[in-house]
Amino acid sequence: MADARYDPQEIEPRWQEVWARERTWEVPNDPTAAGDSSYVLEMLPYPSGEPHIGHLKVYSVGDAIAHFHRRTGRRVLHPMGYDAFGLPAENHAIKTGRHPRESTDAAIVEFQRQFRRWGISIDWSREFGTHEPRVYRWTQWIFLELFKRGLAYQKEAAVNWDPVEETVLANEQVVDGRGERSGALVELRQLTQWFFAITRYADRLLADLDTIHWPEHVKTMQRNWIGRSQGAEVIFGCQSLGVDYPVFTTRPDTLFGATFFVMAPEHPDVLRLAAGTGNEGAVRDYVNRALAADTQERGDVLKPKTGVALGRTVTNPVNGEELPMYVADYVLMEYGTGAIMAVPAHDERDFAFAAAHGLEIRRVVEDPDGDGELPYTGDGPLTRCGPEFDGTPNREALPEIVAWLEREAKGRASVNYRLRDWLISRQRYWGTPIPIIHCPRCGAVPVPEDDLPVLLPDVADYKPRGRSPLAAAEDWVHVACPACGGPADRETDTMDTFVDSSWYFLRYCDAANDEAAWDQAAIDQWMPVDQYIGGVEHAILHLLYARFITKALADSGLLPAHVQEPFADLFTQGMILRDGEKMSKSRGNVVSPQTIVDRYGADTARAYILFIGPPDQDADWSDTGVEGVHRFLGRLWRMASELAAAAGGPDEPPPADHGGPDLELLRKAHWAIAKVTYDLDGRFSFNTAIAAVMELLGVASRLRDETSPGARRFATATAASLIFPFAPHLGAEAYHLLTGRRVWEEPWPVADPAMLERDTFELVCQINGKLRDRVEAPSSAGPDELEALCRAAPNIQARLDGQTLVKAIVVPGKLVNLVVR
RNA sequence: GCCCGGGUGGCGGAACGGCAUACGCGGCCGACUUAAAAUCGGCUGUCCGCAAGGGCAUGUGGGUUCGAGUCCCACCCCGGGCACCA
Repeated sequence: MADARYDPQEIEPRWQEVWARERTWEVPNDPTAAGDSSYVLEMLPYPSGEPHIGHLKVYSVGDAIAHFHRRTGRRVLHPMGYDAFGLPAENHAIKTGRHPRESTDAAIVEFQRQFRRWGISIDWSREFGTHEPRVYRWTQWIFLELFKRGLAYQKEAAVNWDPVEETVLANEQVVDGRGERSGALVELRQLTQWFFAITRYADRLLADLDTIHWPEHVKTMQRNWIGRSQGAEVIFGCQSLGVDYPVFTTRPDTLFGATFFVMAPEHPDVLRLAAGTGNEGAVRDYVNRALAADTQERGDVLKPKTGVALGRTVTNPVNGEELPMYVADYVLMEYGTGAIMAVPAHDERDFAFAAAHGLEIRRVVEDPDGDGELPYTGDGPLTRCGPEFDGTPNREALPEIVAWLEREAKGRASVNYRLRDWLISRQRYWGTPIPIIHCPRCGAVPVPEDDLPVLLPDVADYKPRGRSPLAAAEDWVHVACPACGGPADRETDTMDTFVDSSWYFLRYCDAANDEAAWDQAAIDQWMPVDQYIGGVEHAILHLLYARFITKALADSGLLPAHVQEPFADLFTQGMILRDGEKMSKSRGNVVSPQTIVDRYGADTARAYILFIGPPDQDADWSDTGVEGVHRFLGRLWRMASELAAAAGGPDEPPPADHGGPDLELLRKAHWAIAKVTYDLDGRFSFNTAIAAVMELLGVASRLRDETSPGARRFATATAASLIFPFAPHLGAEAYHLLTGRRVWEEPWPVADPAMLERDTFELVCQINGKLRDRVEAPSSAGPDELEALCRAAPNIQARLDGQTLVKAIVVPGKLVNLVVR
């Protein structure tokens, strides 16, 4: 055995085979089962090519948690599936002509193979891909449920068109005016599209953030995205045309400071207002230029404030003043009413516009301790607002002004959101067909539930040409209207793939159900997800949509009432970098999990990725760092196999003589148990947990020749048991070698408090807060005794000569600090 | 501009207001070996000193405290998010 080597390529398949044969990680739905249940879920992978290092990280984190939950007595649901619809497979199909189903299914096979090879403890009985008809049937069913309640609706609107992907995109998928995937500048197009009415849930999506345990920065991003603003809608009448224009403002307290009025170039009334005023030509030119500019250029905050006068006025309802009207591109049609009252003294944008166009700037809020500089956006007493309000602090006056507007029917309290309804139609092939039939007589008619799924037809040409490729499948498109039986056409758009991933976690609870999307009892047993794990890049898109769909389904009575949120706890992992940069093929710095697993085994790959640093932070991959973890696992294996081969069977009792090195080693083992348990219990501190097991093994190795085999056996088996969540094959192997038992069937070890206490400790002796000496002190010693021990310490004594002791700070069990002068 | 993170050895990182630098990497020295690999052991913040020992170090500057990487104030740098949202 002396030359035996740690051979993960032999060990790992052996245990994987046991887990597969015995279906170890399958967990049936059993409402009568004793004990707590736990639903541990990592964000489902998009199957393309093969898994990358980020997948290895997310499943290493999730699996460690799943194992820890199991061994601390919980029944754990830990399933796997694939977000199988989407653009990359389809773009690949356009290039090669190969059906997206083929490349997707091939990728899924590769993902399955690698996940098994990594030894992730997955309940494979619940596996599915969102592209399977048995699954997307229910995606369509959910669409129809939303349609019934008016939450799925069609409307014509200015939408984001990605000219490269040739499809519309949701607001959330446009970043800095560019398509999230393609990077192409998006264009605004006026189109009729399907939307989900997520804005109706804006308030609850905001409020319920307080009920979930998510990282604060993710909650903040969602709050910002929803962008709730409280204020008032105020009506400004244009008397010359006899039209009222409401505006939204968060500062009705500044109404008396309004000196002009601005409309967005897209506002439908702009040309009508300018007509016949002499400004018509200038307005027309301005509007045309504004509409032609791309969204990025238009959105530049630093761009000078441009605009032209409309040649008309509106009346300020609070004081009857006539305010000149302008059109300017800093006002957005899509927020509020597309028109604003401008208060240049107290708004930076209005100030910039007024300065550029020579307009009046009228201060109405005083700056209590300022230098009188404008614009001033802070609070203070009102001025120039008439006797009723002058001198009143603006925040107090605000509700009074709103109340006055309501009494006069010139306005009302109002709330606005940044959030827009979720545009879910895509003019693309590889997605869930929208189950609607358009009938010239009956309008948009839902496909009857019994006719679901609406199967995705095969087409010859996947390329979108400004319309969905499905439109070419004419046999499929032309159907009889379910309502009147007359000739009708199917909806040819497919759904955004984020719809699929907004409910997949519900399906895992009852994945084999062919009668319904799920049985409520199954949902009741598992939901909400106790621990969700994934990348922070989904902080808005997926995580907001999933919350919305969950709430919408709960409101329809399709989920138990207590399921208001999908993910009770969220952990966002950082990225794995190489040389400080993202891994990418173009940079040529990609580390493939396959290569690492081939060379070192899955346990090394998994343990290293958790050891590299705090998992919520980005971490730089290091080739030599992997070697270090591999060496450590090899040491653990070697110690276990040497002890197993040596005299003394697995049932040898723990050493009776708890003294000397044996005691030291046993104490270290219990310390490690306490440390790893603390680190895993909701803290995700995997790096320090693994370091603790390394320390335990280091002590066992250092005391190799002085300790009894029983003590070493206990220490090594403990190390195996503690490392199991991070390196399951080796943990199982080493534990089995030493005890003949299966570590995953063992309860998580519990530290013996008596073993964590010591008779003596090292007393830190300080003078004026500086460490000067250390002495051994009895744990039972009182403050006086500790102070005396400290003063007697050699390095302390020498320094006390000629000094006056002012006072002594004694922290029992830790230190004594002598304050001297 | 606003809102979050984060700045600690040569590197990744550790540290309930109480021994800064755990653990790992790298480096140096040694053991084993004919040799190498593998493995094992020791040293490794920095400066002064033969040594004992001491000075200085957690982005910068202040403060609170017996004691600050940790708390407070101001600032600098890096990363991320939001950004003409009225």
